[in-house]
Amino acid sequence: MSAAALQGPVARAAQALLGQFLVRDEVILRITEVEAYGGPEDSASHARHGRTPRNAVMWGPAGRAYLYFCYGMHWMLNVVTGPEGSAAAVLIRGAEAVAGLETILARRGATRATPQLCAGPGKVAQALGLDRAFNDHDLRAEGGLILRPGPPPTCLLAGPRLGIAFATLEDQARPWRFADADSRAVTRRTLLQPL
DNA sequence: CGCCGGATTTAA
DNA sequence: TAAATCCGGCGA
Repeated sequence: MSAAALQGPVARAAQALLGQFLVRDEVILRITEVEAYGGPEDSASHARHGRTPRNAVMWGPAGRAYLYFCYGMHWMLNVVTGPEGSAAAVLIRGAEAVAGLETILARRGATRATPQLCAGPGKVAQALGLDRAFNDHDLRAEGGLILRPGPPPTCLLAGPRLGIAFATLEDQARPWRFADADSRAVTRRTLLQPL
């Protein structure tokens, strides 16, 4: 089910990633918030200017990690989806700590676990200790970083994607941000509505 | 909880 | 020059 969903339309693939697990060594995160990004036709996507050295991984097969550096200090984790060549990807925007809390706290520079500990795309990558070395990493292979299926959320929230003021109004309005309605590890909840 | 400014590197 | 952000500080 989850393997097939990664191949379908990116908005559907994004929803299917909610509730799945990101595993790296002893650290396990449960995905709670995501955003779908399409190919060149999506003016909010990194693929909008065609293939570049940075976004090359987006044109590859589904199930690989696309990592990019943002705002001069944060790494962002995406899961490449869709048919190969469609250049679609899903940004992992939020997660809950399931295991490896000590390691997560150390990487995040935090002393206590709060619901917001891994709520935010920069926080997710930091909690997993990811950087450019994981770009193009196969998330379905054992070792390194692994994506594992998990129970889907009972109820979903949806709303416009964040931080894309440069996109067309139509693409800004597209409700391609999704979250687990029962999780507190979600940013800007007030901008989301039941799906 | 929301708004604001500063941090800091890279891509196009 | 702006960017798919985070954090701390401040006010409501």
